Amino acid sequence: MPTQPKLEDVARLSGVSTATVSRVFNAPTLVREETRKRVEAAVASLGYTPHFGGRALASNRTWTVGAVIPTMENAIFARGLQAMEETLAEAGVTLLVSTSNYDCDREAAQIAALIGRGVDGLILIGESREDATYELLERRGTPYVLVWSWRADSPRPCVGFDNRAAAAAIAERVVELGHRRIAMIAGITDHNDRAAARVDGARDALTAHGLALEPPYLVEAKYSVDAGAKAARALMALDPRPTAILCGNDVLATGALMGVREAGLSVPRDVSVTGFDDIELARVVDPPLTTVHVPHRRMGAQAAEALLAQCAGAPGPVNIAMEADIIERGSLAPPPT
Amino acid sequence: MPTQPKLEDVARLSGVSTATVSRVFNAPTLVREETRKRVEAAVASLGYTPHFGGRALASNRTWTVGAVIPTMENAIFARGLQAMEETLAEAGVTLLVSTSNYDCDREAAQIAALIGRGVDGLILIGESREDATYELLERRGTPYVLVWSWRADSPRPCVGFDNRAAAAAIAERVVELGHRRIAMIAGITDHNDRAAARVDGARDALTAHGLALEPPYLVEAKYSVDAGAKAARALMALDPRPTAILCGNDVLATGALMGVREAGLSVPRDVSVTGFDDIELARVVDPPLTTVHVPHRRMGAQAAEALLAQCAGAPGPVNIAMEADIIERGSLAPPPT
DNA sequence: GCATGGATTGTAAGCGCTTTCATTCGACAT
DNA sequence: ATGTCGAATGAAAGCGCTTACAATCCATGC
Repeated sequence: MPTQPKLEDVARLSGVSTATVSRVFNAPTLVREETRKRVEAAVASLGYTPHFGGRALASNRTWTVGAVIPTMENAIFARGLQAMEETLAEAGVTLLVSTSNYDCDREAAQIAALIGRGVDGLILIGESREDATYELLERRGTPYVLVWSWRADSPRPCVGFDNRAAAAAIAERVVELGHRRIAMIAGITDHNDRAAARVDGARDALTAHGLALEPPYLVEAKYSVDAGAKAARALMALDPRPTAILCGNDVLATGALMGVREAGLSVPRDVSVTGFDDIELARVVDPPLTTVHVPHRRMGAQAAEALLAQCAGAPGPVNIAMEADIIERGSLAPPPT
Repeated sequence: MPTQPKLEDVARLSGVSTATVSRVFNAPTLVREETRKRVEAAVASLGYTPHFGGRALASNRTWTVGAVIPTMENAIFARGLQAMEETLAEAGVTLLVSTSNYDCDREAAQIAALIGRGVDGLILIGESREDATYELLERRGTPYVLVWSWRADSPRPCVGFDNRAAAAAIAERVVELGHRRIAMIAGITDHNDRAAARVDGARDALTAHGLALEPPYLVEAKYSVDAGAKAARALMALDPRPTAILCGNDVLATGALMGVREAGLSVPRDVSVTGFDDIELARVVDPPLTTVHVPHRRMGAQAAEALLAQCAGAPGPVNIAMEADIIERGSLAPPPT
């Protein structure tokens, strides 16, 4: 097995020093064109690729950023991650992916592991996590960006949207159509600021109209179609029955659609259902979901760009808000008369 | 900013040499228990973590494996990737993710980049790619595993299932129900052995019954609901109209469902539709899809394990077949009489 | 003709960790 | 006591690359 060529081999073949070869890679403008050409030819003929470890050791950079997301099986994260990966790849940076499965301790462990691997920066989902974790980040001076959550006054770098306001907006729309008995199937809010903000937002809107949002009309369900269906069946058994169900995300809303149907009722004639996220599923189910469109891809790309800027030492805080608009489709209509 | 402690600091604090500290991490059995305890205490009190680059340089291992998939936005890859990540994480290995967007050249570039980063192993999707790429892999001695594709006589390590046989099985089932005019909306087969094998399998089954599968009854469509719908509309305009549409995957099948409906026809009364993959979507659309269940998670986990074994120097070829069974749901029925 | 200064290039000192080889330490047999 | 041998440890040589600093080259200006 022919051993890999090293920088030194390239240097010898092209008749320059290792320093020059290194510069061809890292600061080409410092090298005279003719010399550069010669080095590049040697690189090509040897099939040389820089050794990652040596590079990382000497430069103390890894050209790697880490992302810790709850799970890739959730389409919104998959999509965002995809956009991040593309953006980072353009800058020659690769993505190290870890998943926490919505478990705080596991997230903390993953973050520590990624830092240990010397990632140049970190992308994290949402802002609710232990202070100790943030301290670790600060102590090591590792740049990071929080995605999906956003608050105007967030003390941390974030790229996201106002979950609370968006949830309030869609709830407002439901009230506007004349609904008065409104239920909500929320995602699990524990340790999940996005899910919690969506509940708060919905409650904001209802309260403003003198309506309440409390159990049993407010239930939490795990992120799955079946959990959504089960929750909807329970809501349909309530007396009085709600005429609209706000859902914390499109997956739950899809389940709600099925649950309502199983209860022998029709959407939107008897009961309206709304989603959140606008994943592909929302367009495809019957009736298609009225939901909140979240620009997952753009958000991921922006977050990656912001992180890259931070790594490059860009000054100033990052606080980028994306908008999230309501998409009206067939699952929302006025209540039955 | 306090600089990170290094091996030497730990050594000094615990009164041993750097070699011993290193051994505590890499070969603890060589160190006397008492010494080990002392070193571990020093590590803890200093909050030491090994420097990744130094380690990679000296040991020539990175504890990292790479995966190049077409896109994370395809649920089947997201799911498989998730399983891989979990399996690798258990072994202390992290996953470097790249996407090719179904582009061969880009895939080759990503593979080269990952190898350059010194990944210990590589997970690749399918088997159709340039010989040069395989040569690169062999030359560098980088272990790899191909996933999603499988052939009994594959000369390369693979973990997958027999796409051709599975496609033949579901087509056979369609014929068995009495269909004679059978169309197929396939995925793009160029550079995609899975999509091509599914077409071949379907044709195998039809041919065995004296039926043909050719344009315009055989069309290819990009991986999207809309493309599936468009293809289905075109199929519905054909004379004679097919009574069944085999689809290369569930996303296309979902589109087909919409396309058929838009043509004013009903599934499965007028036209039957079958999918492939059994992603969540398949259960959720109306009618739910009869499809081929592929164990994406198990497959991903198996692939990761196989790769880990290869990296650890396990001998012998890898050739693991998963089964893929037909799941009967409402979208397939006998043809109209 | 010679000092000046920017543009290029070379020299060599690490970056933090692993690992080979040699050394030291003990326990045990002689 | 002395010699032997395995276990435990230390010394030091890199691993491949970056980069501060020094050296060299060459066009300019006086």
